[in-house]
Amino acid sequence: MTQPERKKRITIKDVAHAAGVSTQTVSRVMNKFAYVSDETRQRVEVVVEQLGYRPSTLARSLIQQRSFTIGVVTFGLKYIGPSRTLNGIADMADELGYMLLMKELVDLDTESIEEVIESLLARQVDGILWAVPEIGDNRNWLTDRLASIPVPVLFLTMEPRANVPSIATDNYSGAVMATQHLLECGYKNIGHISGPMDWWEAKERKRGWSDTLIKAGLDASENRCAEGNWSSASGEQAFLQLLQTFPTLDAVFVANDQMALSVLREAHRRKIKVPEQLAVAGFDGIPESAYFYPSLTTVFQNPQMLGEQSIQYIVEMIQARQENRSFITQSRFIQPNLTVRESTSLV
Amino acid sequence: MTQPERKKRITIKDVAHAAGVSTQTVSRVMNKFAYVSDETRQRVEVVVEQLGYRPSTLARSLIQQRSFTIGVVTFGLKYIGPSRTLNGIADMADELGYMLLMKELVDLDTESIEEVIESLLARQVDGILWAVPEIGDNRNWLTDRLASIPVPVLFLTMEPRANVPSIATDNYSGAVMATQHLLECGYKNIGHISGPMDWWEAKERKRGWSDTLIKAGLDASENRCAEGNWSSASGEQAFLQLLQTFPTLDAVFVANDQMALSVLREAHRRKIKVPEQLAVAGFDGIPESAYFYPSLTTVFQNPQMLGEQSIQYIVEMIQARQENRSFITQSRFIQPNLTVRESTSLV
DNA sequence: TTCCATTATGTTATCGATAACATGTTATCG
DNA sequence: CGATAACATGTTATCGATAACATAATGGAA
Repeated sequence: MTQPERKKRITIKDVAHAAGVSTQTVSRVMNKFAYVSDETRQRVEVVVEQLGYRPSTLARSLIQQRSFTIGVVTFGLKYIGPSRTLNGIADMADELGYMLLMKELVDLDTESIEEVIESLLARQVDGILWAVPEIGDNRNWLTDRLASIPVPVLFLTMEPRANVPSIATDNYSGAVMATQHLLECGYKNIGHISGPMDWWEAKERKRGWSDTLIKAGLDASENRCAEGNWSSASGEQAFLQLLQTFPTLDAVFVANDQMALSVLREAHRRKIKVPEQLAVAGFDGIPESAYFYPSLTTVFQNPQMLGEQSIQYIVEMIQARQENRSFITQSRFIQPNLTVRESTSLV
Repeated sequence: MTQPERKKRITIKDVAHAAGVSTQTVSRVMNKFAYVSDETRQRVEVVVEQLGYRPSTLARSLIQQRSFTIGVVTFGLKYIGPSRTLNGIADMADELGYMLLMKELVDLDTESIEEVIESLLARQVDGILWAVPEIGDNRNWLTDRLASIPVPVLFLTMEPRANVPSIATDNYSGAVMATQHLLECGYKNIGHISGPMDWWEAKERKRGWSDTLIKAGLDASENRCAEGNWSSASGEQAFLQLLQTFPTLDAVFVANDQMALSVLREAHRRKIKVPEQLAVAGFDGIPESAYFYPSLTTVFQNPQMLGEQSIQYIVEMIQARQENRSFITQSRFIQPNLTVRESTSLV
């Protein structure tokens, strides 16, 4: 049983009193300000140590109008990609001396978005990382609202827009790599299983596939593509559909590894040999993909790095604003790379 | 290019001035205090709306000594389990009106732990959720330090200790279920691939396996177990080792699904039929496990729910302390359940 | 009619720190 | 040796809100 005993917080006044100096002097010692005599400094430091004094970041944030806190708005944390990005975000934030105030979006409607933004601003965050995938028109609010947010906002995984800072994996170029690779392996009838088509990332991956085929003089018509929703279950459905609409299929570029997993399984069941009769390439490069049977060729993206770079980027923005410098708004891209494994090449 | 234009924050003073009342009255309106005349209330509300005033949670936290913020300390976010737990944490926190201040532990040494705790306390969190798996002696600090932390601390995934609130999945009983199931299917030579043995969860799962076998009068000696580190790669290694030390193996309980994945693959390669010649059961119940080939029997734990309940628990603790009630410290457990699929039963 | 509870609002203190300014003491230099 | 810069420290104002207390008007109950 825990007794509800309460110790009062040790404040700067307690220290000042115990050391026989003013609070300002204690503050100077804590912030390593130069003009403090060695003698005083030591005396104060001893008291700080004895009392176990730790300054209240909260109070400091209030007076300095700066919290060294970044608001992170996430969506779909239950998926592994976003959560690994968050990992990168957390690590880099730590390294640069920032804390993270987290909000997971439950709905994507404008009201909840407004509420989330307000609650972050009310807590004086120095910047906001919008780590929510772009789906449908869920970026419309941005046009009206962005200018009136008094701190920098950085968008992850968004279609580049003028005057809006963003950072994303280059999904298009990843898809091109994968499709190109299938072509180089000699496959000609290359289908695609896409993600949900209202997701920007899904569109980009599909565009990479179709552009590459068209450029090679091949067909990329709609019957050669089926839509999933990222889940393995939907991947299975989409694959079955594709086998119907595109029977001569000899290779398939699947928009994520989870869906590719069920393509591999269904191929097994139907005794379709991978890669001899059907090559399969995925996207994401989840660690398990190396242990699929057969191991999966996939476009490896580095969500961890995406997270790290996004913190670096927003901290640059915060510092620029702090120092009243102007700042060039960019859309940054991170290049993925292709990992070739058994599912597309005969070892 | 973004112009470094800065709008001044609208404060309670601005509202008070514009509405011709005192700040106290504005505060009363914002907090729905009763003794305000309808006329005044409306006047203030109009001004609030016009100016777009939002109270500073920061300032409020300072005076009220209460931030409605919970510190969450995580470790291993890059793994899917912890990140889904975080998802549950985030959702429930939102529902109960709390924000999350996040810190990912990089090292597990005492210094970094101390630093993390201090930085959370300096930001006036109302409670701390220690979502770090128990590994080796990384809970030793707790004995000395816990009592001196002025806010409630709840530990996730920890061996129950007297007077320390904790919440965890019941790994032991999950392991018992899986092993029991294998026994019921008629397998007699049941091996185990464990997680890293300094993890509490790994120990519990192994204990569930060995206890069940011993109770059934079967052998659970060391040569029937191999140790992995949760990764698919290590699972493969462990499986190869097990095939050597325990050649008569006809079933294996694997401590997580990722490792089970590579067991399935290696079995394919060696033309060992699953489940006819070798039954495989996993642990975790990741969504993909339903799409392994064959689909994997696994112990389903609900990390999302773990997260939700942990927030509920700590909020109870916070409220108890707030109201100066005493509170019964418990170790809570969440029961997992077995999902039977193809890898252990002939459909 | 007087008194006190209820309602309505304002004033001052406070949370824990730093900013801005003020003042006194030492060095330093021409 | 006096002016001036550098050092050392203290005092007061401030960040944006609420707590605690004070004051005044209203409206029944005694």
